[in-house]
Formats: sequence, structure tokens, C-alpha cells
Amino acid sequence: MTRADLTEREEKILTAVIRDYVETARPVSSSAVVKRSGLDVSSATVRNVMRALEERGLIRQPHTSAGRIPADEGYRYYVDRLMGPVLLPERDRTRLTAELTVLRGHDLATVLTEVSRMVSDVAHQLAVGLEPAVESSVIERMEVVPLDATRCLAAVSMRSGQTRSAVFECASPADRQTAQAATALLNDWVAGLAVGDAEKILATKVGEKDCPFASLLCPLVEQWPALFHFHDSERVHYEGARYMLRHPEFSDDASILGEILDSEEALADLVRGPADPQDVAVTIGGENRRKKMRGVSLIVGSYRVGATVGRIGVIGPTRMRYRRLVGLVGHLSGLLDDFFSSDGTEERR
Amino acid sequence: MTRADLTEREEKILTAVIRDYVETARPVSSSAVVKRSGLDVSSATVRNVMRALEERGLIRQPHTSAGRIPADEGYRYYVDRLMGPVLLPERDRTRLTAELTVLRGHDLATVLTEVSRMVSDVAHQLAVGLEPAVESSVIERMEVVPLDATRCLAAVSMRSGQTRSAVFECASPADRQTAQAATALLNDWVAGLAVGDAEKILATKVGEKDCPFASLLCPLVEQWPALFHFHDSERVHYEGARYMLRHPEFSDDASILGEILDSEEALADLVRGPADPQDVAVTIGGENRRKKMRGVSLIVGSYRVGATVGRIGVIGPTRMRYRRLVGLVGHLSGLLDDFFSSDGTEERR
DNA sequence: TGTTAGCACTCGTATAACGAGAGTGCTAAT
DNA sequence: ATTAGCACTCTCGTTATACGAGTGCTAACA
Repeated sequence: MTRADLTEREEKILTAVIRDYVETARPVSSSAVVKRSGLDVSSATVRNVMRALEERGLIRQPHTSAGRIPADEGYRYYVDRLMGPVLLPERDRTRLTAELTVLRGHDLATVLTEVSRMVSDVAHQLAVGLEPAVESSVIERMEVVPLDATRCLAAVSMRSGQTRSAVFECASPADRQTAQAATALLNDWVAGLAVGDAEKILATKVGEKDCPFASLLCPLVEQWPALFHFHDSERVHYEGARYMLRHPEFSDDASILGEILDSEEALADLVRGPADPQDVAVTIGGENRRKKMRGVSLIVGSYRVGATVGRIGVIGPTRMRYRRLVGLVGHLSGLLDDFFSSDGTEERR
Repeated sequence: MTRADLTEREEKILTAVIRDYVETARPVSSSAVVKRSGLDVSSATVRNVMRALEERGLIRQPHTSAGRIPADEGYRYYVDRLMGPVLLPERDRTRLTAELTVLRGHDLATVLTEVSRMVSDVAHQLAVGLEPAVESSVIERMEVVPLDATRCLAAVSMRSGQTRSAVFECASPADRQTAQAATALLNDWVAGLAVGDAEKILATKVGEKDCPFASLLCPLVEQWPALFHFHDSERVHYEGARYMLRHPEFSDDASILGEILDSEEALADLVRGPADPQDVAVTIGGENRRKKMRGVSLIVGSYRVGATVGRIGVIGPTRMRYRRLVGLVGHLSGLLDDFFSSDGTEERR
């Protein structure tokens, strides 16, 4: 159970076990390791080493006298130290950039859905895309327009390029003049603020006695969260459920898929948590907080849209191609960063 | 194979077979039918009748000397003629209305997600909610506001209560004055039109040589579909995948679930097709166009939002509680109709 | 001390045989 | 037309068996 480094030979054998198991999904025998690792040793030697690896908790035996399969800790060691430079075939690279350019000009939800689809297709795994939390998006401009005696249209554009719009009720009628004046005032107050902050500011402003345009602004503030879908708007896009079901580890008991798909919050929580701003975060099996999620691994990357971040990720059995998928997610993170920062500025590459 | 009516006794036996099979998921024996149907006949008699029903294709034997299970045609006969008045327990009724009132004032996507959740919880099935096609929604008002030198915010509100907004690029700068005039003109043109029609009208108008505000309106029209997510905006909300996996018919081979979840279009097509404006449409197993969907049944209802219709539905194995689920979907259709027609007019019940 | 060949042992999987039980289909009696 | 009785069929669970893959161990070797 020491944390010390493995010898080079141990590392090679661990790698071989992982690579082979990822391919075949069956316990890996010592002789298979000999073949794959290229090591010039006998299977007996490999067995000795494997025993050592097992004692360290890196691999395990499903039952006595079976081959070895990687343990969560083994995957962890592999991901952290053995995996080597992440790798994404040129083929996939070009495909991704190509498909992404087509998406220029489309709204964020569409882009994210399509990107999730791309990811799941390339990864052959369940892919998930998380929209940036609009809560911390910075408001560029708001607009309030009267529709009829009791209803107004409100629209917000964020620096991130996201927009929100909704119709809200206001008891007393407002004419266009008033609405324009109110809009101007509103923008003075909230333009340049994050959505979350703006809500607080507005609540105070509107609460004051001499607040102008109160009859218009009060209802707006009251209905703020519902109207703009602000709070729970970290929408999740799934794609590629079919891949999940194809993995032998889930083909008999697919209940995990149900758990994942049905609990947006659970997943959002997971996806939000670990990822570092820049890097790709890998969560392996038992490392997940949710008990239900033990047995699956997550690879999550983030992309910036203005001041906020969204996430893209891949979910699959712990037996997954970490190197390739980390490469994929990382690469796509970068692409999306560019995509959203060059924003509408057309093709600046 | 005659289409003639069944005798009363035959109907009772068919009903018993279906009811029992729906509960137990196991082939129904003649003696079980005797118990359940309340008929005062021997099991031998029931066997004779069952043979007749089998020859008509209403029920079938999984293998020789097993009980009978309903065939698709049997379910069909049951749904069309035997099911009797649809039934939804008072408990569920009140629950639905209660949960629905809480959703007042929330935007359509949120409402639909929550409704799907409610449906799946009550039905214990995979539920699906389809947003109304915005294509045929009637535009109430559009608004164009300049943001900076090259970008404008556009917002549309539909009579249905739906709204769309987006940022678009326009080469030459526009001041607020111009934008207001353009907005006025725009509303003259498209207010009161369906979104789909408005697109065509605008395209012609903008194509004309002396079109005013061309520098502003041209880009708007060009980016119309992408901007407003108009064409492919029949968003699908799924809920309750876990229920699907619990059914014994899918627990071993869950690949169907993958197919359903991954092919939004396939499903949207299905859901769009059959439902009559007012009624609840039931599609049973092999009646589905898509081969992949044989083995599952659909119950679909519609709700009106202004001039457009959306759908809610339930997907499950053919072995489902048709009476209850038709009741549920029908009831909810009505509730949603009211919900959206009383629109923002607060509590008019 | 590390490595390896050889071999006995373990354990899962596949296959067949078997019995029990459920349910039908048929026949003959009512 | 209905039904009691009975033989027949088919599934399912259990047990026995053989097979094979793979290990762990021991002893020999560099």
C-alpha cells in the first residue's frame, strides 16, 4: 500500500493489463501480458509482479485463479503517470473542426447539442454537455417593451452571447415612452453586472420607496428567476445513450443509465465539481461522490463563454480509453474556447 | 381472421388475459382467467375460447403448452372497444392540478420538463414532452435593438407565450432611432403572421430593391432560422428512463431505450404523426412505423398553446396499463390546454 | 536474489441429464 | 355446448460432469 513509485517493469505490466482489459473486457492473464508488453520475461515472472500490483490495490482478481483486471487505483495511476501524451488521431481532429465551423452563428443550445453528438460519436460513449451557468454571465443590455395593457416583453443579452427573453405580467399599463425610460434606467443599474448580482441590486432598488417605474419594474424583478430561467438554467444535453448500453458491463444491468439520465441535478453537480478551469478532470469509478456512479468514469473538460464556463464530458464504464478520451475532451475544450471567443467575429482563426 | 365482433364471453376472457398479463408479465393460464374473469365456466371452456382468440390473432402462445399472452391486435381490440371509460384516480388528479398551479408563470420549456417528470412519476413509464412547433406560432411582436457598432439584439414574442431572442451581426452600424423605425416597419409586416410565413414574406420584402433599412433587416432575415431556432425547435423532453429499464421486457435487452433516446427526430416524427387534435392516440407495438419501436407502445396527447400544438406522451412496453395511461394523458392534455389558454391571465379556472 | 519451468489445484463455464410443475390439447361423457 | 380426466409438451431449476484457462507454489537455475 506504499505510495512509492512502481518500477519500470511494474509500470509496463500495469499498462499492459489496462490496455488489454480495455480492449477485451475480460480478465488479463499473465501470458497475455507477456505478449502485449513486449517484455522479455516469462509468464511466471509476470505473475509475481502482478501479485505485487494486486497487493498495492492497483489490480485485482475477480476470483481466485482468474486473470487480473484493473482496480480504480490502477486506472488512476495510469491516468496520472503512465498514459503519456494524450492522443487524438488527425482524422478526428479535422472532423471536429470541420463540423464545428458549420455551427457558426447558431445559438448556444444548438451548438452544445451538436457538440455532444459529435463527442459521443467519436468517443463511442455517452456524452454530456452542460450550458454555462447564466448566473455569472455579465449582462450587456436589457430591453423592456410593452405588448398590451398588462403584458411586457423583456429581453436580455449577455456578454457571453447568450440571450434570454420572456413575457411578464404587469398590473398597470405601460406606454412605449415609459418603457423606454424604464429600460434606460434598468440598463444603468444592471449593465455590466453578473446576472446573479443584478438580481440582488434590483431587488434593493425596487424595494426603495421612491423607486421610479415601480409598477413596471416590480413585477419584472418578482418574476426574474422564473422568467429568465436563471437559476436552474444549467441545461444538460445528453447524447449517445446507445453506446452506454453496448458496453458489456451495463448490458445486463443498465439501471445506472437510468440513474444518470433521470437525475440532472446529480449529474450537474458532478460535472460542475471537479473540473479545473483549464484542465481535463478524470473521475474514476469509486472516486465519484454518488454511490450510484461507482462503476462509471467521467472525463470532463470546460470551455469559456465570455466570463462563464460550461462543461463537456464523457461518461462510460471505468474500462474506457482514457488516453484517447482525455485527448478528445481536451481538444474540444480548446476548440470551443476559440469558437466562443471569436464569437460572432466571423472567421478569425 | 374475421373482423366480426367477439361474443361477450370472448371479450371478457380477452380482457382477463390482458389485465392479468399486464399485472404479472407472465403467460396467463386458463385457470387464471377463470378466477379473474368471474365467469362461471370451467378452465376447459376457457381453453376452447382462447384457442378461438388465438386463431383471430388476438392472443398468442409463447410456446406450446404455455399460457397465453396478448398480441398487438388483442391490445388494439381492448383499447378500442373493451377498455371502457378511461380512469384516473382522484389522487392523481388532484396531484396533477396542484403541481401544475405551481408552474404558473414559468416558461414553456420549464413547464414541459416538469410536466414530463410528473407524467413519468404517475405513469411509471418513460414520458416525453414535445414543445409546440414554433414554425406555426403567430408572431405578436418583434423588437430589434442595437447593442454596439455591429451587433443587434432581436426578440420575438409569440401569441402562444413563447419567446425567442438572439444576437445577430449587421455590417453597418445602426442607431437607436433607425432601429426603432425598422422595428415598427418589421411589425407592420410580420405581426399576426405565423413564423414560417413571416420568413417567406420577409425574404421577398428584403429582396426588393428599395427595401428600407436593408442593412439592418437583410442580416436579420439571413440568420433567421439559426437565430431563432425556428426550424428544429420542436424540442423533446424525456423523463423517467429508469422506469423503462425496470420493465422485465427491457431489463435484458435495453437497446431499445438507447434507440429512443438518441433519435430525437425518429421520436418527434412518431409523436407528431398520429395524434388527433383533440384525442389521445395509442400506437401499439407493431403498429409503429419504425421497426425499432416494435415492442413498445406509445400514448400521445396534445395540448394547444395559442395556435400551435405540442404533445405529451408515454412510452413503454406493449404490456402497459392502457386505460390508466390514456386517462392520464387525456386528463393532462386538458389541464395543459387550460393552463396555456388562461395563459398569464392568472387564475381563471 | 531474481527468474523460470513444471505441475497441481482452483474455479468458472458449458453441456447434458433429470425431475418437477405448469398448462395445454384431446377425448369421451354429460 | 360444456366439462372432467388424462396424456403430452415444454420450460425451468438443479445436479453432475468435463473442460480449460489461469494461477500459486516449489524447486531448479543464473
